[in-house]
Amino acid sequence: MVKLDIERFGQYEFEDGITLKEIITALEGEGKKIKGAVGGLLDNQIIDFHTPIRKGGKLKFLTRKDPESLEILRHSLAHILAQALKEIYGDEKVHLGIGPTTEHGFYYDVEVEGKRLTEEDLPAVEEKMREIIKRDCRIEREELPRQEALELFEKKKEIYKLDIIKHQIPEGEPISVYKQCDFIDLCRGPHLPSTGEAGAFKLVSLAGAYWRGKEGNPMLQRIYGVGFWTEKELKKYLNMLEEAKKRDHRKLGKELELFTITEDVGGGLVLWLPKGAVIRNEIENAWKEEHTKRGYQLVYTPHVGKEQLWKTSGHVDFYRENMFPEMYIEEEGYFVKPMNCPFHVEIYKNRQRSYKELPIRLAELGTVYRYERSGVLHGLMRVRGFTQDDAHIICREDQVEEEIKKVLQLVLDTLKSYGFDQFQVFLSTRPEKSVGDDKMWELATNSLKKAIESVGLDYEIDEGGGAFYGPKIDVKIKDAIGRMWQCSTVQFDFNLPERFDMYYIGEDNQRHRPYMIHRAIFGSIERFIGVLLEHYAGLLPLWLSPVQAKVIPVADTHTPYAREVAQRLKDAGLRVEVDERSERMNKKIRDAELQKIPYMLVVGDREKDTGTVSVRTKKKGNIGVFTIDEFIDRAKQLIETKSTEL
RNA sequence: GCUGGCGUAGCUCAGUCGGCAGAGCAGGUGAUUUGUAAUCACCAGGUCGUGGGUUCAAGUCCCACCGCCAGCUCCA
Repeated sequence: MVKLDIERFGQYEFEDGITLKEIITALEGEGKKIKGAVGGLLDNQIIDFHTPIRKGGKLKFLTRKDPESLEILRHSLAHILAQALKEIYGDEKVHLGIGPTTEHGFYYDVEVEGKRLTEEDLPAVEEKMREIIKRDCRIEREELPRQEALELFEKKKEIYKLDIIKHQIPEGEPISVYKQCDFIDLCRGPHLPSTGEAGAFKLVSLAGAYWRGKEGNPMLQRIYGVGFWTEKELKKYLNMLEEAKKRDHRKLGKELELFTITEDVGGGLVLWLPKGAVIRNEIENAWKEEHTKRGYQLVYTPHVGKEQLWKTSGHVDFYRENMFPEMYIEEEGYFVKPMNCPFHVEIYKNRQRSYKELPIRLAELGTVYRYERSGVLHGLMRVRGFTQDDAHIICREDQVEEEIKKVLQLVLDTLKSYGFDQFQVFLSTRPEKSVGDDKMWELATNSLKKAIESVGLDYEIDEGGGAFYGPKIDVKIKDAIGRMWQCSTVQFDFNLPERFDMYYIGEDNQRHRPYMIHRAIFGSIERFIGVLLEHYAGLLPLWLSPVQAKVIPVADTHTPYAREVAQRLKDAGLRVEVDERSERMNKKIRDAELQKIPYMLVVGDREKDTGTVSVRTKKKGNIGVFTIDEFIDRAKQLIETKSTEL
């Protein structure tokens, strides 16, 4: 018998090996209503209607509304894809590899004998898949004895499935196959009750993949698909992809001349062009100002340091594969820094510290270099040289809680000022292997928890997901098209204070080990600007816009007045350009629009005679005539408040 | 790093079966003097990613390398 604690229905006992489907029948027999279930969650594991339940636990029915149910849908879509291929190219010609789910869909690795699939083949496969869905094949699960399974797949010439059975499924473990119409596949599940319940999908791409991902093994073809319950959700996702393409920061960076990454300099190394540098400068200035206000002390540290320093910190032993290789000067080894922490520790240790001067908060926009494998580099998002908005807080035990709260408040205030107001917070706790004693971990983890609760945010706990040297909070932000980006991190470090023997002299005239907190708000300035560009689709808030206003003379004769206007605005601290080209006004407006310049100030005879400007904004079009001072006041006010309005 | 796709003018891209390297935009010059998203004409711009090979002939076919893009993997 298995004991189940069923959500909404209470405690039940069933025969060993009962399936979800039978449970539903039983419950409905008692007059209970279970609407729209497509699967279940047994102790957080997704199960389908077919799988025998052999151990008790907490059971919850999954409907299409539960995100976990997509797993079932997508798994079945992968099977439908496999079935379609078999029906098109012949049962014995198609050799199936594996067909798992992905974040938004699924894929199946296959080999079609005597045929190399191309993108052009995909529509026909999709068509066949739709037909199979329409056929509404009942999906059934069966468990086979090992020998029988081997014979079955031998007969079907499923060489890869045989490989899985022989090498991946231990003797004695049940071997399950799923059947739908004439199609039968080795699979662990979970699956839908029938193919007719499969939702909306699209095959999106084709790539090669070695069997088991190992070079030297035969190469299969991997067909990727995306899948959702409804046509609407699928469309939404595809639209999001379209939209994301349009706002791709790499494209915007090129079009707006913000930054460039060239082969000559090297992959993952960013050159900031003048306009991009303006954005970065504004962000850095605001950052410095805010940190100074909140009691941080700004420091600068070098880009390289001696080998011994990185040995003491542990980087040479634990982080070396991410570091640029060592270099030698006068027979002494040096490393380019992958992190700023050891330098900040040295700054702390510059002299003996008293308990009276804690907390010490050291902040730096420190550029670090890390070796990232070439395949992972991606515009500004993943680079080899980037600037951390780094700070280390060194404090006493009795200050920990207050400090963490302050950090989190600063994180939220800052992110909100850039227009982000939806967050996901993760608290990662102690992993198996770790340093530091229980008391420290408990105090640190609790203060992180309390801080999140004090700012009123929801959070998820990643049990055991902390670094070996301390627990942490990660904050992700949601952008305008719903994507989440990891930015901020607040991390305890019980390791470095020990390794560097950091201490302060307490009231008792004894040495004490301080707590050290490592934190960043943006994480990486480069990446954050990438996120900003995609969030705003290139139309940045006024205070960050490289060119805030373009003065557009209607004809050449108005150029002197346009220059005069520009000078007045420059004197007021605005970033202005005059379009002096001998082009038609319409062309100048178009170009300013394409450059995503927030304000276009059209000046002709009327404006010249009255000392005004005709204001056109990127968002709202022509908003009327302003005197120069009126315009300056408006712009300055919006800049001051970091407004996203124009 | 792995797999697939792609590298042609500053940018976006065309280039058929192997047969004289093209267009639009950007740039330069000149004309035009314009009222809220593209005025016209002319000019210049190329080691077709790099290196080999096949061929009478290679942007095109083959091999190797480099780079970019997508996915995977990785991300104490």
